[in-house]
Amino acid sequence: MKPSPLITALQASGHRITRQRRVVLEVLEESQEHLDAESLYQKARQRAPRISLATVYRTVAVLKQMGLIAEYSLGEEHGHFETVPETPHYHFTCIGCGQVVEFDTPQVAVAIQELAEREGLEICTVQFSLTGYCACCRAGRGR
Amino acid sequence: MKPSPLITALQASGHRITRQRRVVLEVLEESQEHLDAESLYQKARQRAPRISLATVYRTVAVLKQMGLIAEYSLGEEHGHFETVPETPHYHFTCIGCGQVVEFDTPQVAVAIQELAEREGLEICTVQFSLTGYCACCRAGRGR
DNA sequence: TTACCTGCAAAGGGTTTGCACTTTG
DNA sequence: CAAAGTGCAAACCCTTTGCAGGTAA
Repeated sequence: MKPSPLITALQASGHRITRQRRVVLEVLEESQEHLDAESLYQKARQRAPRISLATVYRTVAVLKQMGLIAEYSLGEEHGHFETVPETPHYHFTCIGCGQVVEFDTPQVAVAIQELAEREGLEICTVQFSLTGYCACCRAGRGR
Repeated sequence: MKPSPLITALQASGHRITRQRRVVLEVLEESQEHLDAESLYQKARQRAPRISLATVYRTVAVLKQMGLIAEYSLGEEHGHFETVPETPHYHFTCIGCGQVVEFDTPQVAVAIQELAEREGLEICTVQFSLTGYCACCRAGRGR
């Protein structure tokens, strides 16, 4: 059983490794999608049937606080989670078909950097997401 | 009684002008801050004591849909409203003292524009907000 | 007059919490 | 064994909604 990076980090920071946490971390690491608490819970309970939604929330809270995962509010909805990527990126959610497009704009990172320096700010979180219609949906038909 | 731009727009779009709506619009127009529903409600009830929170929500929903005001989720919190500014701008919220700093970064607008063209997207909403510590709070003391 | 709007209170959804029990280290 | 973590259900917060009565046009 290879120790995943998240597990290792959790452990190193003095948190106990429980079956439930292990499962939540596995789901997060394996998933390429942006999961909300409910989906995370559904996927997790396939491996740990007695896990509760509360535990999922408590686990993501710990991970978020440690900076291991990020929470996004895609579109106008409730929170979605994702393991922190090497390259920061942002999200576009299509109102028509619901697909999420990830994109990276170095310019944004630069802009943030400059702003921070100019105003003397220390930036902790960046929330940047777009909504609208993707090329397919603009063309007049769903997906 | 000069007709405010918001009132005029509301009226023009076929909505009735009620005392409650007039008051909510006035508060929004006079305020330079980013008000959440509750503050809006508190300020509105000083002029229309019997107004309800539900009416405030219904009013901002109409205005939002018409594009007259914008809703932001500053930091991680609940929604805040602001009349739509001529110049688009974004927000930085200080975790230490709670102050909100508005800033404009043309680069961001440009980045969005380029992204939209490259991917064929039609952008409807842009959510861009930062949190962190302002210069004062970084210095070690509140505000 | 009659849609549209309102206040009220109850419902709704996502998230958090209190508590007794379980488990990790 | 003590402290940290869990499940459950109830509580919470913000927002929306159903309905009966009010009001702008």
